[in-house]
Amino acid sequence: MSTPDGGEGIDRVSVEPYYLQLAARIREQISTGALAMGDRLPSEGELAATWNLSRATVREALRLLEEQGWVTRIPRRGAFASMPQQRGWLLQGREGFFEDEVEGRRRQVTTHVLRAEQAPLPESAVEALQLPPGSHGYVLERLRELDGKVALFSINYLPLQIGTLVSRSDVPTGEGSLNSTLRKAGYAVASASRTVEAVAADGDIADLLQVRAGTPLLKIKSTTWDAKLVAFDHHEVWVRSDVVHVEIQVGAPAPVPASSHSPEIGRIVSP
Amino acid sequence: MSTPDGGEGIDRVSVEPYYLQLAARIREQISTGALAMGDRLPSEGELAATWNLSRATVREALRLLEEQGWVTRIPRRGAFASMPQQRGWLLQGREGFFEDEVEGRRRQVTTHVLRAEQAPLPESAVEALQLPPGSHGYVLERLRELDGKVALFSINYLPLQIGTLVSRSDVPTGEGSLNSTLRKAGYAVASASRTVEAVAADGDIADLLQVRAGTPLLKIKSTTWDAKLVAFDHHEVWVRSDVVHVEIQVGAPAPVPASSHSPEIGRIVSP
DNA sequence: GAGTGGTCTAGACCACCTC
DNA sequence: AGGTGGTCTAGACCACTCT
Repeated sequence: MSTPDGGEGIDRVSVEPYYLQLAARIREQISTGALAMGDRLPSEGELAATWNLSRATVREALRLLEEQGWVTRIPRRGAFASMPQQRGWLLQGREGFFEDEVEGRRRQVTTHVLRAEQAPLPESAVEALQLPPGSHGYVLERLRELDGKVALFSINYLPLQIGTLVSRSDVPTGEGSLNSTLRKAGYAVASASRTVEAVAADGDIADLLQVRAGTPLLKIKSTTWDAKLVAFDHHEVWVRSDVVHVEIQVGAPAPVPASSHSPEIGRIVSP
Repeated sequence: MSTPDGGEGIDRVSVEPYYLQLAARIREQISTGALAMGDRLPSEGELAATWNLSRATVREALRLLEEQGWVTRIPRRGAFASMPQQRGWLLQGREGFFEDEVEGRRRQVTTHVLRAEQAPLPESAVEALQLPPGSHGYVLERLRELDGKVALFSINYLPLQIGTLVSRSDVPTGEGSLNSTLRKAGYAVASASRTVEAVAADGDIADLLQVRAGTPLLKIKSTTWDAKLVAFDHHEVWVRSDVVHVEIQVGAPAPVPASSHSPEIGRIVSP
């Protein structure tokens, strides 16, 4: 049958839900430019007719695309193609951000591992990881530099069995990425919750980050869950926001007018 | 008819959509403790039967509650009452501070409008909004309280034409939500970019926020684009993170199964 | 095996926006 | 005035989870 992209229609025997198939088609049209940025998509009714789906299914697809930032929906006006997804994307970042930092831009991340051992977990970590009180776990303390400047100090608390995995990797040497190590072991970030506070650097942290005590720092606490909703990482990070720019994206990656100023915008911070 | 909360059923003549009514009922049951944290809600089918609604409508309500953090939905297992009180301002949400805190949770946001007028824009705003140098715009300065505690100070810079719209709304009185006013006017948030820093409160801001000079504050800068990638808002916010919990969610809303003794869900871990 | 949510259909009515 | 999305109904089938 004839379809807007000249391809086949919805694959009726595939296990892939129709709404996902439709979303993929639309995504494709946006990323290839067939639908230019800002273009209005066909109405829900038209889409339903074109692809031979019910409107509810079309709406499910649009809802997904909106959530992923491919499309903006305005009540009673329609859905509009948004920014084509760029390479960096997912600033909500399921990926390790320092990996991104290193691979994407030419920036150098140096890691000093200050501690990497099995130990009793603090109460906050036990609670976040939903372990029995008094549980032991694996504790990883790292000081990290960005382009030679001290950038942040982090403490990860991991469940024992995961810690064991990590201890046998190249993470403790400071060379490996915790995030990618975990991912390879099957612990993909399904969801995470992070809180951000502004705190004054206390003595120890101030020393580590080479700032005067009392200097404002960003403190980020994060808990990460896998697809089964099992928490597998809890960490706290103290960030010098004068060194690392922390950014949050809503919707599709924002347009960056290639204008002159502030060259570096680091993304965010992660394990 | 008899309902779980002993009240009336869905008001069939109200303009309020059924799914919003249902969501309000469930929210109420959670906040009053009728549904304790971690309790499983009735199944979609049961809810539909109980309230005499179709399942699609029930799902719409559950979707909303999940989005607002009142409920965690787990595929094929059900919806569970969550603990929204502990959640904070979702920095990557499309909702504004006011909507986010007020709708849903029972929190009181008070707004003092300190300034609302047409004025020349600072260079940073002109650049962010991509206006000609020296442009005028609409400047909105607000001090906001959360449950009676001074929470944040914000300055919005809006293009003139949008400012005119806003000036005629109830935003300058401190009663309206800027975010929803803009949305109703067709300026939906397609994408936004926000940076977060930790800064020391300087004299003026410290006074406004009732903290000592030098106190660490979160400073958030944000630019918002519509579907056509035209920037329509630029603002800066100084936040007392001891008053407002600032949170970032990655992926689906995070789970919050109750206490540690919960019937361990799939604590199985992949190899 | 029973229960649950995921997915899907084929309608419908209405308020609101655009033309 | 006509088009659009918001809302709603009353079904259906299926894969997965729980017990």
